[in-house]
Amino acid sequence: MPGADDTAGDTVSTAQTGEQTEPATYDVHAAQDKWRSVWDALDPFRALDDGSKPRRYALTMFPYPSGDLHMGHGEVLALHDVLARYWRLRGCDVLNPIGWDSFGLPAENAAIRRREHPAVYTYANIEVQAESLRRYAVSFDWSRRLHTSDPDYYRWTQWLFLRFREQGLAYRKASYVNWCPNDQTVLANEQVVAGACERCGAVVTKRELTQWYFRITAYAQRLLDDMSLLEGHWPDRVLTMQRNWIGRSEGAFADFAVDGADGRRHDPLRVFTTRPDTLFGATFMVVAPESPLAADLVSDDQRAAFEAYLADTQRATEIERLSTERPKTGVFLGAYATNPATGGRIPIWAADYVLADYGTGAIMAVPAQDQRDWDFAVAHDLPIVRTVQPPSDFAGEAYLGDGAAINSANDEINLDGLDVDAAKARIAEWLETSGLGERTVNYRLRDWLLSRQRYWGCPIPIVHCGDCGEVPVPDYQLPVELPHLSGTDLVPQGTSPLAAATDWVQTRCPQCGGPARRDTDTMDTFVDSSWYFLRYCSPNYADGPYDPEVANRWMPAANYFGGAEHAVLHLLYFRFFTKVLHDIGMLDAAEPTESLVNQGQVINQGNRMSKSRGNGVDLGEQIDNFGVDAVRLTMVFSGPPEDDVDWADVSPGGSLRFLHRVWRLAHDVISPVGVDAIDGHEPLRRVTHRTVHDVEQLIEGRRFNVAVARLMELVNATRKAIDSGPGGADPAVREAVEVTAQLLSMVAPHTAEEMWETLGHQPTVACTDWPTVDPALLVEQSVTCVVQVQGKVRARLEVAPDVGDAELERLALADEQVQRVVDGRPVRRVIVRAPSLVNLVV
RNA sequence: GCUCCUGUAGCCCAAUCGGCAGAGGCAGACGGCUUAAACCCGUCCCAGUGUGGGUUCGAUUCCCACCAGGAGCACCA
Repeated sequence: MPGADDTAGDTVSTAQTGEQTEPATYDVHAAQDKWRSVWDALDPFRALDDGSKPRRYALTMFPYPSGDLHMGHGEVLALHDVLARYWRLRGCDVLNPIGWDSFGLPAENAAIRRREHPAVYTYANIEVQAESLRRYAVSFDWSRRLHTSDPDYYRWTQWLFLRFREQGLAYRKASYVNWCPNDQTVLANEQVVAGACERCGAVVTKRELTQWYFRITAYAQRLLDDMSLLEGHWPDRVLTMQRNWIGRSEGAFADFAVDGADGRRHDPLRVFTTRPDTLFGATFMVVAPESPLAADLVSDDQRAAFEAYLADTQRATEIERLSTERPKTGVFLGAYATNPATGGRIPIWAADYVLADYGTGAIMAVPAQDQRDWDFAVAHDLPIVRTVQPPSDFAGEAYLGDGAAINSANDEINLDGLDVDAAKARIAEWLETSGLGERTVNYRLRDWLLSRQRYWGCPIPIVHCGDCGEVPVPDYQLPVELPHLSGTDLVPQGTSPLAAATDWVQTRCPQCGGPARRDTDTMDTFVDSSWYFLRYCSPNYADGPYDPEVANRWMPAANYFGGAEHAVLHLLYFRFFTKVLHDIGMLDAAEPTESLVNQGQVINQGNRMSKSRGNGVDLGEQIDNFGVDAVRLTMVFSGPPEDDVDWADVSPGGSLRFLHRVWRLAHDVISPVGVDAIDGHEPLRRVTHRTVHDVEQLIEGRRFNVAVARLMELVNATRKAIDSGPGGADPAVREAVEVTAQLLSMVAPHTAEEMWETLGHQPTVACTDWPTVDPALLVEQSVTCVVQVQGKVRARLEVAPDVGDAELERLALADEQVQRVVDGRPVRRVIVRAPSLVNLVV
């Protein structure tokens, strides 16, 4: 492990100073054990929810139970706990819950390997992580602990699914879906990254399956609009990613009459376009090969060619299909449409550069104004007609810019000469009045595919009956519990392992009582994590997923800590759930969290930690070596929360030395408890009060690293006061050290408790009140004014903070050094920024 | 290819509104403490802010271009 060798000298000393009268060293590990049991006994972190204090909900993304906690957990938990503890010191009733996202594939795969039930691995890991979390001293309210794989929890996931279904927000449809051949299950669009499975990296293929979806598209506009509530409180990066993902685009539908060459009648072919102004330039049409439109339109003599092309398309991987370098392939369908603007007869092709599930699955191809269509036209020798005049020096192919419309007139409408925006408006109006189309808004966002063909997830509470069809399991029968399957029962077969549990699958139809089959898919685990923050509010509530009255007292969460990798996954889904629950009257909040912080990653030597690089750092080992407080301090102090921490660049050994230094301050205080600081050494008091004031501002701004630096300054000033100032008996020293213990408790809780006790107080420092700042001590008595000549500093003046501009100018001009530099030249201009600066221009 | 973010001391990072470039830490040097070493204490060293322009009395901060690193998007009609 890099870093351990050169810092071995800093490792924690064990208690070996028995014969000494005074403890010379601070035994970090003994302090950890001691305070853990005190906190367990006092239970100071339980949310009261009694209205005695203002409520604050501190939320952090709950862990998935894979092995023990790692360095990444160490970072996010340290940061998150600073806020939770800060709010507690500020007098808030803090809800700081913990739970586990405990359904999911890794446990299932482990169960297959180990020939056991996934619950064994899952709950064993949870215990390991719970123990580590307690050791790490995160100020969680353990009484609210939950696991999404508990029947008591997933009962309500099922209940919510049924409410969504009642609202028309959960439905089943057949479609071409993303299939991960490795995990043997379908995936939502959000879980496919660059054509590969977001979880395992396998190249995703397409399958036609009937699956359950959540109608998140119905909330596309709301998800966009409500970003105004998050602006400035959520990272721009996340909002940008969500905006891109939702992909709103404004345009129009246009209907093209289809000319049934083979004598069949066809409905008009409807297309979505963002450039209705280019309608006159539409020289052919393209439909997605997988779209039912293609199979419907194809003529008998082209059918064989089309089917061969469709088969080719489906062989191609997502990655190949997404490549823009790929030549534009396609096949003529033997059908023609009529361009509604020109009346021209244009051919209809099928080509895989058109997507079946975006827009209508068909486009009007305008090669002159769209490069993709241009490429296709060139490849297949189709006509190109410019309808926007490119600039005279335009050297490209398709012209996408603004310009005057040309070749765009018929008996009813004339766009020629209009710029793009004006032409769009004019033609949209014409389409609408002539019944050929309408203005519309289209989104890139697709519905959320939630079925999964795996075992260790929440069963979908639906029964399929031969007579009644899809029947919801009645609420009183929930939960639909998982059948007990383990080991080889779980080997993926392409269908859910639940299908093989015949006793479980066979059931009675809740409606007609006849024989029926249970739905054998489980839900995407992102469903489980879309509402866990609400269950925390009333974890034992038995009449619903949560008590709305209680949830409304806490929600929205004041802050959410978690990784940016969930920008268009969890963070989109849980906004969606929140909005649906809001709409059905179960929640007042429109957004789940007021603010969001994406912590950086913990890396090592410039790289992500990985087994293959051999640069892994183990959180447990770091804690063994340096102690919990030093590791937490290192995480918090390393830099801004959103920046990566390179473990090779930081110094847990240095953090531990700092903690020793702070700890000794408490032993050097020799004034009695309760002594009035008012008569104490004023310069130190000024530092103390300034520090409290600044730390408050800094924590509010999530600038934890700078807050720690301020605290270090206070510690340095206090040391100096003890050793070479007024000495340890001065009341100001006690004040400074008490404040230090309080502020330190946010980051290094054990050390802070040790100090608090040494200072003669009862535990726990975590529950004390934020120190009151005396504003008089913040006012500077004098400030240094810089006098510049030509922008260069030439003199410094000690002046009163409230000095006037005129007075300051007079003082500056009178300064001997300034006069020497000015050297009799006329002063052309004087800029005065009282009280800190005067600049003379000569 | 397009968009956004970030470049400050050997290293990690600070620097309200444009106003003295350094708060804090790491590493390093020297001194004190020590039988000695470590711990500890003290003192010191170290950059003109990626590069080039512009605006300004004054630029790390604002604007433009470029370089480097990171992130996001990339057949969505």
